[in-house]
Amino acid sequence: MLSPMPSEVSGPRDEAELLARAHALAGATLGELAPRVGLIAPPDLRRAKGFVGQLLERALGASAGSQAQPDFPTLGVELKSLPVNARGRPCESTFVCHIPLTEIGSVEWDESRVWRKLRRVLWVPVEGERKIGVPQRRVGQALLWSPDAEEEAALRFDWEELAGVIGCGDVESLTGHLGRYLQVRPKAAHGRVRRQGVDREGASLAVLPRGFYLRATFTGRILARHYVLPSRG
DNA sequence: TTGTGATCATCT
DNA sequence: AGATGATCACAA
Repeated sequence: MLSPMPSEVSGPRDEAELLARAHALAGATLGELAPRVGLIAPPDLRRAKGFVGQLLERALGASAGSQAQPDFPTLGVELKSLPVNARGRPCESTFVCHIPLTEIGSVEWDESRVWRKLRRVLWVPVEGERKIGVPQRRVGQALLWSPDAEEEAALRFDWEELAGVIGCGDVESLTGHLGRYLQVRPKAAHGRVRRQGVDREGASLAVLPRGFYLRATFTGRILARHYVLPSRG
């Protein structure tokens, strides 16, 4: 028999195994992990923005590909890497999913893409400051998380407001300013990309694709609640 | 082409 | 400095 390729890792059977695998990565650098899964750590992320996420997917045995499903379909768990600074605070917002512009007005929160993705997430903090070379960046302790009642209510409130604006045909008036924890921002290869949307009269029109993102204030609160983080000063 | 993985780069 | 809008790579 052929031995498995280094990049092939069978998926975890349950949450406990997934969490154990994730904890085993804590403290390792990206430069150490990359060759284990058949990757090479780039000098910077300008041309490899998804590198850290891809590396963790492989290292943890997530299903490859770009399907609109959780990374661990049988477990219903979504994997998210989270770039953090020296104080353990997120450096960036977190992309959640594309927005189905022509449908979202008729979707309920409970069946929304946002809720399906965020109901169970494995957060993996990774050093994200640009002054640290990518190969030298270390993986932190993973957190298997579900939103508590307060967090879910807040996300649902934002989602319903944002989905409502889109459903009314006002997607082009939306900016990243709206939404306390969840926001809508462009999500495209470049600014000339267009996809089908709906205007205020219900007619079809071509608009810049959008995605839902979690603000860093939200993910920062999650980390702060579950970890002891260094304080400033 | 669309959705996945995100960070970059600029403006306030 | 922090946040918004713009952008990059890859898979199916």
